[in-house]
Amino acid sequence: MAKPRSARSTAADKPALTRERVVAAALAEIDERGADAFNLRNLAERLGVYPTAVYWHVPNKTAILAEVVATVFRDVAPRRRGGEDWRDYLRKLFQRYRASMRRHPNVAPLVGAHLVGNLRIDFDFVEGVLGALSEAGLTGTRLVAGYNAVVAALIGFVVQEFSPIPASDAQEWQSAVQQRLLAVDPQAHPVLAANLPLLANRAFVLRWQNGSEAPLDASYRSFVEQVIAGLEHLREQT
Amino acid sequence: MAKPRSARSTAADKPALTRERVVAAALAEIDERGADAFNLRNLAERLGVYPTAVYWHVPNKTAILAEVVATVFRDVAPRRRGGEDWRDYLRKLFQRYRASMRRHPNVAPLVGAHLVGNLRIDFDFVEGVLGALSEAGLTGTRLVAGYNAVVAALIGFVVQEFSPIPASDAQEWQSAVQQRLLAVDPQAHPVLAANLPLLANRAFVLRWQNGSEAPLDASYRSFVEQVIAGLEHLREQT
DNA sequence: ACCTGAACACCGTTCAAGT
DNA sequence: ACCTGAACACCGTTCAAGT
Repeated sequence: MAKPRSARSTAADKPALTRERVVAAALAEIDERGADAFNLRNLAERLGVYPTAVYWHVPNKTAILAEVVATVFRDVAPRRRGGEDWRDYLRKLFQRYRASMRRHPNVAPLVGAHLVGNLRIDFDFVEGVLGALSEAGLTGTRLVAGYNAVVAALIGFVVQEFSPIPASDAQEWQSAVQQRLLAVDPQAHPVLAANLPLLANRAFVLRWQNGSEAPLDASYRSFVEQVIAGLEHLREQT
Repeated sequence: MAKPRSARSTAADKPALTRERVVAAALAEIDERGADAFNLRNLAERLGVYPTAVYWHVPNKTAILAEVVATVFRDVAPRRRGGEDWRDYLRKLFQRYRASMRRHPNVAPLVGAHLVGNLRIDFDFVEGVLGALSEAGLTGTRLVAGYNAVVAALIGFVVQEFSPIPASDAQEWQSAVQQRLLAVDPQAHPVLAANLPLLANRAFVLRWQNGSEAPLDASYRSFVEQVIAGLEHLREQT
């Protein structure tokens, strides 16, 4: 019987350890335990292997995390379809980005924390955004400004929305936030006080659950339209 | 001679350890070494004290980091001045937020990473934003949507801009990014290729320095105006 | 009340040894 | 080439002891 070249594994064995399996297992660990609790010993246990075996396939922990983020956002950028309106393209991109994050909310803090690993020089992503903005008529420094605004907006909202609550004293913290909200002084903070029921758990800083439990769907839809309106403004500038 | 109540310290002593001194020293450590490298032993050394002494004043490391972030953004929210246009208020807020982050760029990953600690239920901040949007004519769900958009935009851009490059292989990574940019295929990524000089090191994902070394001033100014235009759009909706 | 000092559990990583 | 196994340095935190 011919064996696959690089596999010593028999049918009964687990598949050989590969970089891809390491990253997949790391993502599973993070999904289950959160990014803070992620460590190499648990990862190795999941893979049925000694902790140090991982180092044959990957240089260090940071590299694993970078790969995990890259995996989650692989193929977020839709193909540019000929004749598609740039607004529709951006709407699609924003929805897909959020959908990806939603599937793996525990990855959010990793995205927020570092410059790299965010969208690791994914030229297809970059070209997708630039192509849309270019079709919108932006050139030169306005193209750059539009691009930076789109990336900041794309990442900023969703990272905030899905970043996890502090796992330790979750219970305690939830009621602490609620307590504070009920104690708002209408004299000092009138608009807040007047809109409390609308804002409670539906607005940044004023919520006690993250996007997995209390998604900000309506706000996000509005946000995307605001971003587009902002770009329209940019392109109508003299 | 009457001594201050809680101080056993004589003139020659260091001032007694307090929660405030712990937090101030922690911020100094983070400014110098970065958030990743921050640890309690270095912190204690800076304070001239045993590592475990810190635990008398603060429950754990996470609490210290939360206080550090709160300190950096203390008083970001300007006072609402009577008769001030809501647009000017928001412009001021955005500028002040970025200025605060710029003074302590190493704090950026801490802000990005967690839901809490961001703006720890600072009602003055919340009321400032809500007041401005309310003056812009937003009410109900549109007020909520506008508020969430402002917070996401405010934090999103600046965290991205100032989040640090991976400290380990900085040198190597810089030239790796530059290499990749020079190898852009104009066939596959035409808009990127055509605008490379404008984008290189001046746009997210396409830069090799962070905001401390290569600030995105022009893009940020444009971004703020785009956010305001987005809010105008929101308020003119039916 | 506040700090010292020892100690513990945990974790990322290195390296020699096996097959 | 790929994994085992021992080992090390580092770090957050607990707790008993001092003053």
